[in-house]
Amino acid sequence: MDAPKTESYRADLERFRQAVLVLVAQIPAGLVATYGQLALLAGRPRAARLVGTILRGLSAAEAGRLPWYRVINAQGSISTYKVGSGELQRALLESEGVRFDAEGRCALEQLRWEP
DNA sequence: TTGCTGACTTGGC
DNA sequence: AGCCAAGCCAGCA
Repeated sequence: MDAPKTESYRADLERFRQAVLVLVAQIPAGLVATYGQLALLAGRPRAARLVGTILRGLSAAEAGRLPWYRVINAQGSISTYKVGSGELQRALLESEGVRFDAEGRCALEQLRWEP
């Protein structure tokens, strides 16, 4: 077949990115969502990693106006320690009332945002 | 182009 | 609980 990186391919990817950002913007303070959940809501059930990639690439302006820190992994813990913002993310969530146990996990069952 | 990496998830030991 | 392997889909060297 033809090369994969076509115009429609990139346009599709951009739409997905925008959809994810819109969803993140809708997460209420004090609640959280998982990467896989956002991927599903944005129309790509298997694109959890892509959601992480998108959030990692947020511009400073976007990071400043979006509650990116309300997005965590399916285990209820923070996945950003590898990139250095883990402490910040946890502090921001705790300031909204999200509590973490000794293993660094929160009560995902109770705190999960459901649109 | 190929191959490896990753802000993921799930399932098996 | 913790670790490992697979599946996954883009980005990047």
